[in-house]
Amino acid sequence: MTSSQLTEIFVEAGTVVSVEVMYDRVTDRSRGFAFVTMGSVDDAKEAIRMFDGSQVGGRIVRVNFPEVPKGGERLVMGPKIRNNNRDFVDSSHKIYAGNLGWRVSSQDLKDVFAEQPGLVSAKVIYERDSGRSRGFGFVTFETAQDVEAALKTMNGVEVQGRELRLNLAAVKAPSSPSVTEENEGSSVDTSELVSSAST
DNA sequence: CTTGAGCGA
Repeated sequence: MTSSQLTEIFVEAGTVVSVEVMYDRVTDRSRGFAFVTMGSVDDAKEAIRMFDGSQVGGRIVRVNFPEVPKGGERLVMGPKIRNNNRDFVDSSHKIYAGNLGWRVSSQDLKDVFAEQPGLVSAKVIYERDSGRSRGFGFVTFETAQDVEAALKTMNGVEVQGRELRLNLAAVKAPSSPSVTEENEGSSVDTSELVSSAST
């Protein structure tokens, strides 16, 4: 898989600034992944939506925002994590939603319950360090009746190919006085993402 | 560590 081949593919998602296929220093063989810099964060997101999990050259490829080494340059990771619990309102009327696809975001989860009366907010739980989804989340409602109703009508509903496993969530007391850090403002106009393919 | 029951700083 050459960089020009990758470029041809990724332009479908938007502006491609650069493509760097990573090669082994000594063997000169492809390491099976590349860095694609898109013209905007939205283009990068679109590329991820379009190509992550898709077949490229007969192989399933992974496309995502790059894992950032130590503590530096984590601005490009912004869109991947965080901003999930930004508008999450906790409540004692909660549903535990399990069996979520790895790519289901908090927003996706919220969208699924959008038609349910009394919906407050939804939140997918992510690994603290890796930023990967843990495959479950919580959906809060205004009243216990809303919870019951949503649980009945939405349980087992397919979301991105997997059946929702709904349950009443364990009561996690709204202990933390709301001082959620506002770590926003990382405005980059270019965003990188990784593509794993093979030769 | 690319996974599949589970209950989140």
